[in-house]
Amino acid sequence: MTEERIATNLRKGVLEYCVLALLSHGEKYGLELADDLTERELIASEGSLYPLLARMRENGLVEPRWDASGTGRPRRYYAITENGTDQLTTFARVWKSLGAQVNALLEGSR
Amino acid sequence: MTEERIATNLRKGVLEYCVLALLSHGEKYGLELADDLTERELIASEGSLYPLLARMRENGLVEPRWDASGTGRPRRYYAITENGTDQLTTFARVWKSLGAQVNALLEGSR
DNA sequence: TTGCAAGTCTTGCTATGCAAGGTTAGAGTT
DNA sequence: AACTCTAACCTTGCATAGCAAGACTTGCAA
Repeated sequence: MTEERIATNLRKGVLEYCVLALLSHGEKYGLELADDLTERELIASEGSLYPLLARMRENGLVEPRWDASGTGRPRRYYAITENGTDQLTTFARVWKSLGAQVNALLEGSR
Repeated sequence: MTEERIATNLRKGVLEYCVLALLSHGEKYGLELADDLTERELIASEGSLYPLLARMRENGLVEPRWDASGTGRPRRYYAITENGTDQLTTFARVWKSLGAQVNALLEGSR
């Protein structure tokens, strides 16, 4: 599938900030994030998400917390940090700028 | 620079199709493409472009041609192929879809 | 002939998405 | 108790692609 290959490459570097955007509305746990991102076709499997969450934790963008209060096995909830919020703002600016450049090219305004 | 890192990752998978879009308006040679893309902040150096052009040639997306008619050292002009045009169309569709998803997230419509 | 600039290309590195699968814990069934 | 099922978390190994740095080649001009 050439279309899948295109999408895979486009997702690189976007995923991290989609997670931040989701978390900016409130805590979520791993599988919950994975399901949400899968629905939006922003990831292909959890295999991308968990390593990403680990990196983001190391970089201080998110703060995890175990919660065993409910039924079933404990969940690890992630919250966005102040640092994460800043990065999200920066990303939004870069994304907007690059998106404009690409759209200009695609629309043929040479 | 965190902003540069963000941009670098966003460019992955976009650059190839920006080249196709540029070539869809007519032949260009390597440095000409590099200068154009640099102006649009779509690459950071030729180091990304030449390996990319080689891949695209192997995949039949572009067709190179040496031209020594002018002054200065010979240039290698690249033209888009029919295959390349098709891929550009596919990319435009995927880009539009993914862009919409990311924008929805950034604009907070949970 | 020396130097410079335009042009093409290579090497080594790093980051990151992904497929596949392993691990752990709770809950129901026999 | 033993078994199975499922949710949830995480790891391993790989392929891709941008990039910094610089090598190599060619023509031109002082």
